[in-house]
Amino acid sequence: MVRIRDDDSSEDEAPPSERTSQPPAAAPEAEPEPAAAPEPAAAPLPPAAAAEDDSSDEDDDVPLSKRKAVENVITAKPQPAAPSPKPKANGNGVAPPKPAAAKAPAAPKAAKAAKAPASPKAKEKKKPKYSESSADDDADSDSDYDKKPAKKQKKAPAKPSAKGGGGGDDAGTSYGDRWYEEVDGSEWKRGGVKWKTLEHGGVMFPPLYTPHGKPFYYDGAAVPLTAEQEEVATMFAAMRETDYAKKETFQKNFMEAWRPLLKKTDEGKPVKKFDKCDFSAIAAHLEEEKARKKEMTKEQKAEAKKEKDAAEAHCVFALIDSRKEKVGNFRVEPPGLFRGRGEHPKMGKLKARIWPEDITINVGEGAPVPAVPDLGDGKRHRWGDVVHDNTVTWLAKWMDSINGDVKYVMLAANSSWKGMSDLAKYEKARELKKHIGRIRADYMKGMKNPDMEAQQKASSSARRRAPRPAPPAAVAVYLIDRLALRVGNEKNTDEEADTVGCTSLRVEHVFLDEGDNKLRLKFLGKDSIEYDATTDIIPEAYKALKSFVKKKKPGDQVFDQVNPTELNDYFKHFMEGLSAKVFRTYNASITLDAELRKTEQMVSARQRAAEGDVVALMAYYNIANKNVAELCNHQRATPASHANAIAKMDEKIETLKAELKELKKAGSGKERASPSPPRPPRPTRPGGTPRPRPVEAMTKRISKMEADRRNKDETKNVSLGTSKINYNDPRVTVAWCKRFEVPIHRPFPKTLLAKFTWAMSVEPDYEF
DNA sequence: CTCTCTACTTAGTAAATCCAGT
DNA sequence: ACTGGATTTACTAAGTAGAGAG
Repeated sequence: MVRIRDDDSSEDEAPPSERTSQPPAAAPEAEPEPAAAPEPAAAPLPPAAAAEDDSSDEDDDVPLSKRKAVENVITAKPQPAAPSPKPKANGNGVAPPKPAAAKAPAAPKAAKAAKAPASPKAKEKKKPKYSESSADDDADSDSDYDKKPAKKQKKAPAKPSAKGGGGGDDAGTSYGDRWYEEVDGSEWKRGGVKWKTLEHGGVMFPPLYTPHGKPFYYDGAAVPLTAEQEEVATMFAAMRETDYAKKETFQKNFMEAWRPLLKKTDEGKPVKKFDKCDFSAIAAHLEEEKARKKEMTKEQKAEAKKEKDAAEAHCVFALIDSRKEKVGNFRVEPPGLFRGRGEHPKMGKLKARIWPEDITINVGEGAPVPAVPDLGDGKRHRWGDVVHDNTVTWLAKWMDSINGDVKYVMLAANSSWKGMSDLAKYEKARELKKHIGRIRADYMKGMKNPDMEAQQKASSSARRRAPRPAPPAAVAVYLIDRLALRVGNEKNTDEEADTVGCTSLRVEHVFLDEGDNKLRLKFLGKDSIEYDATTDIIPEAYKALKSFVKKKKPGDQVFDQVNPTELNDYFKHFMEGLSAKVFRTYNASITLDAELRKTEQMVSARQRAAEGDVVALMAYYNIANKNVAELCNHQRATPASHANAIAKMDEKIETLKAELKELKKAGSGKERASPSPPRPPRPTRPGGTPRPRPVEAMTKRISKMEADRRNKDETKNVSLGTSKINYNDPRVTVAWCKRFEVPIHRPFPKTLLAKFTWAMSVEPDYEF
């Protein structure tokens, strides 16, 4: 059970997976509690013996280069020399690292100073609320990661210097500004001032189309195409083996987009029917191109990459209040056929090419406006607009031709802006811990509210205290809380795929006949990912739901009258800034925390001995991660190679087991002679028949193999990444790594490490 | 209020890269 | 050293939700 920090109530705070209501994620089949999971095959040796020789092994799999990176991320001092305070107007002044005296003020602080009268107070909470001990702990905790001595320093800390003109720093290691030591996230507000100075290199445009001249056939006859026509034909040819290309909607939309282009030059013989189109020659050409690319030598590839990097270098970084920050998506989206998810009515439409004239640049008032690149079409282009809006974080934007929605160019995930916002998100979610008891109590009462008919509205914000939701709103909140559903904003089904969330659930998505107090929901959620789970729910909710679906048609809304805005207004009564999505973050993170707190019980010594500490621990971490992913219904397509891979593993396991048997039989006596045999150099020999190895090594290998197999199968269609990136408070993971001496790069690959720099110095006993 | 606009987070998949087994 | 599968990153679609307009 999670210990409760500064909380009054002893309300049920258990994460969903620990409550009576069964974990929502998976299908009806009972989810194996982690407890049931990894049990190593019987280890014939005393664990201790096996454990002994393990550590070296484990160290080996820690690439030192990476470890170095980790260290950098954690300990990197703020670059003492900030870039020049006022770069001169040279269009790409962002690139070269410039020396300067000016100390960079953290953006949000500036923001606060600028607008918040509360700024003196803010100063006091310099240090993150939840980290009890002070600045020096930083160094301490860092050293946790160095316990395993960095023995062989393969590479000197050589920087991958001067990558392009970009200033020569690898992602995430040297922007220097430790904003997270100054702020606690609370100052990150929409509409607030985000920067004082902003300078950047604009955007990169995709290359113009180069015609290949390969024939297109219609009804058996070659139809010559202009470059413009060929471009679109080629887009389709490139996709013709995908599922999209086989869908009627896609074909129809594609033809509707393409035909008008064709008309311009068509004489009398219109290309009309999709079925008569033959793109095979073009497709063959694309294949060839791909093959040619593949055949390039290593040097050629490196050369090409170098050129590309050089061309983009000026866009890679932005200079914000004298901090150098990485830009995320500075490449303008190329034209193409729209790939909407699910049954999207617009799939196959032509997404138009974006020109400088379509783009609005946001840049500091005094800063140079980024140069409009030469697109190579012989025309002089200009930006559509240039603005200086310091209340937003986008550097450029344009309107997308498919849905008319705005696309933004923003900073990368490792930037301080994203980091602050991330920190604020998790602090908000932690704050919910303090209020969740009241909220749950309130919606429980709400469900029993007799004036069901009266109105389904949550409560008007005019009502100041004790908001009491009407039953429907109460049930909706219950589902958002316990099943981690999204709120479900309204959608336009003519223009978008038909997907729903909590408030937009329809009668046809709800099944109440699976048993008493069992709720089955089956619907398409975000990205048209199916949610299909049966959950034990409280009788009050069950009863209420029955009444909500009564006398309604399948297509009717279950929660008519309940809408996201009202729910969010209602949430505001309990906590500032509380909205429906916070519940997902809260539930995800608290689940991860709770699961990881069981590590000692769940990862047996035997297991650790057999598989190695880090391996066993990470296997458990992944199980915890998986539980969160299932809670949030994060899915992925089963990898095509899955069945194959499993079969292979089974085969391998069998082989190993047979070998083990042999080994035992053969070496029964002497094998054990020396208690700790000096580790022979890894017998990596070519050829098949493995030289006999110590029994314990073989056993270890088998258990690892089996653990891997189990893991792979259980996660074949669970996407772990999404929760790791967006829902799990990284400090939970970092603290766990510190407690169990797991290298942080095991759960967090390079980019996540960079993204979560702000979380690295957390105390080992951090609690979500 | 309701509806639309805006900005930002969250999401799965395609492409690129890595890496382990031959 | 190669290669194919696994892992990681890039890409961009699809959500949420606050703010502003009507």
